[in-house]
Amino acid sequence: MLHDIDSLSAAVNAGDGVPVRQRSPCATCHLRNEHFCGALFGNGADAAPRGTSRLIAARQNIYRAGELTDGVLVVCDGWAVRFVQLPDGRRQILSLLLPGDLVSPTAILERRFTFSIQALTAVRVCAFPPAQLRARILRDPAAFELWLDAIAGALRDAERRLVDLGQRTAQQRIAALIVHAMARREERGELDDEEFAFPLSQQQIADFAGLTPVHTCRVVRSLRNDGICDIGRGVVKILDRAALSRIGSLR
Amino acid sequence: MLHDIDSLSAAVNAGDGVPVRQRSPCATCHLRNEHFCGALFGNGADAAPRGTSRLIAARQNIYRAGELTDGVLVVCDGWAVRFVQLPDGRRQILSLLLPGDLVSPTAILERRFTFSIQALTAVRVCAFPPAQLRARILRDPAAFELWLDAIAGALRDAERRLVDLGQRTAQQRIAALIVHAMARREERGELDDEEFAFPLSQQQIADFAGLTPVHTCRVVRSLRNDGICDIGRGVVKILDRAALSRIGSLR
DNA sequence: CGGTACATTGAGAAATTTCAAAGTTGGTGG
DNA sequence: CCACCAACTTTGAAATTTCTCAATGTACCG
Repeated sequence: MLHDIDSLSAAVNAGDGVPVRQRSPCATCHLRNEHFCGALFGNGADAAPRGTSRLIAARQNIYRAGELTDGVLVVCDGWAVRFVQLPDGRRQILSLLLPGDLVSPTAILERRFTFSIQALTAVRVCAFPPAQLRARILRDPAAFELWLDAIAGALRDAERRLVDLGQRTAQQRIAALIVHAMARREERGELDDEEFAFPLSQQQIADFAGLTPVHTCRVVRSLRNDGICDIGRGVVKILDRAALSRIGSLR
Repeated sequence: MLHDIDSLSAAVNAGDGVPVRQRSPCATCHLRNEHFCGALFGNGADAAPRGTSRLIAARQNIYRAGELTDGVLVVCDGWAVRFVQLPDGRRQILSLLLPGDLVSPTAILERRFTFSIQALTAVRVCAFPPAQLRARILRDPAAFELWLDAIAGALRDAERRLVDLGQRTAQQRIAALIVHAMARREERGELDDEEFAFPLSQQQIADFAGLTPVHTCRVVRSLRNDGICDIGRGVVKILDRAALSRIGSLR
């Protein structure tokens, strides 16, 4: 995955910061048989919705709160975050978006959101026309089921996070973030290594966990000093998997 | 609404703590023309799902995490909370449930949840068979739309709460709870009084806002001393509406 | 009348934030 | 290859918020 991101970076840089648009590259997409891209959008079905893909450089906004979306977005490659920006400039990250993630399952209902989306690495996203998707969901019970699952999953996830923020300490919340990234990584069958890419800055970890970057720094250091995990330089090394999941796993 | 709850209490007490079951009282339900109960379940449609209603006394559990639900639940009368219980006994309240609220729009998918539900006052809930609802949603695009709206609303709400817990102070979160209760009250067209029923104990306010009951007590007192609002004895008096909504309103 | 749950208070400890400054890192252009 | 810049990380010290523990006060119910 790391080299995927690297080659994406090159592509984006060649485009010189301007989003590069491309007509439905789904035919060759490595995700086409997984997640939504396989089950919902494609695989030779007669009227499979067709998407338009965009490349976004790291740190660029993929979507700004309040604007009109260009469709139902799926992250094809790279990492992004979905966040709310408060009037005083602070941010709360609502969720991490990894390859294969549907950005918002409510996008077939609304085309404006109160959250924004920012690329952490170079990112490729694919946009599908809401109307087509909606039609497909109404026509095809399997697609309907899949969509319900997606929404239910998003809701479960948001409520898990809510408990996390309401009841758990800074250390537990940061550990939970690492555990979550680890779990996502495993479920996509990537090499279960002791070290993997984790492109969040401390500021971003802070925004995720509802903390100050300074305090985040201290907690990250304590996790390192206690031999639990070493977060930094775009990667995380798992030092004590048992201790980490004891601290971080929700419930 | 207060006297509604009082008469409900009497009914529940007559039943002596044992949940009282009743076959589909929707025909005479005062909610039948509003919310889900009107648009989704009823109003003379040929195959409108039929519910079974239950009465629950204050402080009793309506549903316990992990058990099988007896259907898709709607709160008909009274106040309840949906909460997660942690292994160490602490609780996080996920949402307030008021009359007309669908308990969980994902209930047509799953029959077990990780949250529990407790009655704050005497409560009447109505349970509808998931399969019938699901069929209706697939058959009737208006019902489908309505259901999507419900889920999207739940998701928006959860994410608003997430930002609240992640970014705001104890005072702001408690004020937000009052503002929310006030808004719900207004949207159901109840008398826009300076004082209204608010049957949460300080412990429950604490569980909602992710705080300690002791700290909650101090914040509640400060809100009273600062002439903003007076929470207690099952009611809240709004003392300075402008200040309250300045402190409490999200974003 | 007693009991149970709920609310309040005080004092001290712990967690987290704030402010401010200094150290690191990686990328860019000369 | 070096210098520089910008973003990110680390550190210290003090303030603030929130929690913990423990005791006391209060209201309602049977």
